[in-house]
Parts: sequence; structure tokens; C-alpha cells
Amino acid sequence: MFVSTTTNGIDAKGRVSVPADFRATVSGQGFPGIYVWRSFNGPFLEGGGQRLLEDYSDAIEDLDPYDPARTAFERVIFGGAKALSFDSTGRVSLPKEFLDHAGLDKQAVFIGMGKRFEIWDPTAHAEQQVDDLSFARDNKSALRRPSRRRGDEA
Amino acid sequence: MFVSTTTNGIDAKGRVSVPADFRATVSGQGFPGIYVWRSFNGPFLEGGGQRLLEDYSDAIEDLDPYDPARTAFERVIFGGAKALSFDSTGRVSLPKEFLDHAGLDKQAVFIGMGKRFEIWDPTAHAEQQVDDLSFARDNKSALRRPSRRRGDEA
DNA sequence: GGGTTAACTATGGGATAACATGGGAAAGCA
DNA sequence: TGCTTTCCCATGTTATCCCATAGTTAACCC
Repeated sequence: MFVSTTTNGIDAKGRVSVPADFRATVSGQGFPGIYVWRSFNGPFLEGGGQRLLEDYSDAIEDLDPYDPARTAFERVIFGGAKALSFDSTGRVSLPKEFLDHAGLDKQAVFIGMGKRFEIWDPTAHAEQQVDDLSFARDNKSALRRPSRRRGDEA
Repeated sequence: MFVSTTTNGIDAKGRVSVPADFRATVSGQGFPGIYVWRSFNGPFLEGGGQRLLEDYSDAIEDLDPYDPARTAFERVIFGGAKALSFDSTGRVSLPKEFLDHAGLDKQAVFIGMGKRFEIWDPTAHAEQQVDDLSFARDNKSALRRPSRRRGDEA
């Protein structure tokens, strides 16, 4: 599970350390690195480990072959994602198109989202966080009812 | 279940012993430690074990993948939490931002809240307790009827 | 029952390892 | 060849591991 928020520096070569917690989360998933793509919901990146991509693949296979949503997801996620492997110290180097899309410059904010994570520019993130916090405060009742635990469905 | 209230010391390194009862509660949940986050209801911390986070995750997954509410909750809940693992004697070290948010200094009060727990500064807790007591006195009728047990929703 | 042991708890401090980061050298690609 | 990317080593800081102590509770046994 990806949790917590970490800000790391981007060096002159475009390299950034992936938070150690995140590296631990994807370790043992096969590919020693992360998959990252440009979000279609705003100026930030989304990413996860190999298992996440496999989950998306399974979900997409449940859709009709020519469902427009299916081809859109295929193009955006599989076509737009890039496999970034860790170097020996746990860094990845972000392609220029990704830096541009997210407005990244000197620093990158990694936000754990449970099954996946997001990468933001610090300034953009600070603005977004204000909205998210007030939204969560105002709507927390939507989560108030404990959901059924896994295995209790039957 | 997290019950009872315990006050433990915070040492110069920011370490604090998690009450043994609480450690027993989360043992066997997978992650050997606790998840802690800054409450957005006041100057204190909230926390729980891995199972609690999974409950939140399940509740969030009932929403549509790109529902704005869903991403907001994911950012606030998972992004705001931190996984703190126990050392060999059952301590965790609280990040500075957490100490600041809760006004923690020399001591931390762990309060069992059933499925989760709270961490307060002793002074702030004493003040809050006065309010809680009078509120409980005024609203005791609300507790008369037992609530449904988990799994009885249907 | 009284007294002793043994386990566990909370805490302190020093040594050690891990993390994020910078720079240079080698290897790929045009 | 010129440029970019990947690999490898070096560094300072921070966190974490590991030991030791002391007080408390529980267990035990004569």
C-alpha cells in the first residue's frame, strides 16, 4: 500500500529518488521499478507497480473489445505509461514530457493513494491540498459507514 | 480493539512507546506497526492498524475510480497517513510535523477509541476531556439503543 | 502465604545502517 | 563524434537497530 506524502529533489539530470516506502511496496512485484503516466485529470503524474498495471489490464479485459472507454484506457494507460526502473540507489529519471505535463522543476511531491500514487509539483500540490482537505472535511459522512470487510460479502 | 488511556514519554529522538495493549491489538495484521495521521478535527493525531486502513480502502473503492470525491479522500487519508513500524521494544518515532500538529513535547496520551485510537498532548487532552464529559452527560440518551453490529447492514 | 524468580514494560544512549543526493565515468544512440 | 542516459562511488544527515537499566506485574514454589 502506498501511504504518506514525501517531497524529493529533482537533480540536473532529471533524476528523483522514489521514497523508500514506495520502493518497498513494489519490491517483489517482478519489475524493479515503477510505471508512470500523465494523468488526464490534471497537471500531475500517476503511477504504481507492476501489480497495479496487471489490475488495470484485468479490469479492461472485462470491457467490450470495441467499447470506446476500453480503447481510451488502453491508449492512455498502457500507451502513455512508461516503465521507469530504479538505479542502484532507488532513483528514476523522469522523461521531459512528464516533467512538462506536471510542471515539475526542482522538486517532486509523491502522494500515496493506497493502490497507486501521484507525483505533483510542490506549488500545484499545495493549492490542490487546500481543496482536498475542505472537501474531505465537508463530505466525511460519505465514508462514515464502515464498509463490509473483505470476505463478508456472502 | 483499542481501549483505555495511557500516557507515555517522548524522548529526545521523538520516540514513544506504543502501549502494549495497542501493540497486541495490531499484531497479526500484517504490518508490524501503526498508521498515524493528523486529525482534521483538531490538534491531535489519529491512528490504527493495517486493518483500519484496509477498511478505509474498501469504503473508498465503493466509489467510482475517478469520482472527485474518491481522489480527494485518497489524497487526504493515504497521503496524510504515515506507516510507523515498531522497533524491537515497541516504540515508534513520530515525525516532526506530527509532533507540531498535536503540540506534542514530552509526553503523549494514547486514547483507545475502539477501531482506532487518538494521540494527544496531556494539556490539550485534559481540556478536551472536560468538554467530552459534559457533552456525554447531556447526550447520554443517544447511547441507549445498541447499534447494529458489523455485517448486519443488509 | 510469603518470598523469590522470571517475564514484560517503558526508557536511555551509543553504534550502525539506510536514505537522499551530488558528481564522474562508462555505455548507448544518433 | 557529440549528446544523452545509465552505472558506480562518495558524502552528510537521519533514522533504526541493538544493547543496557529499572520499575512493575505475573508466576512460581517451597
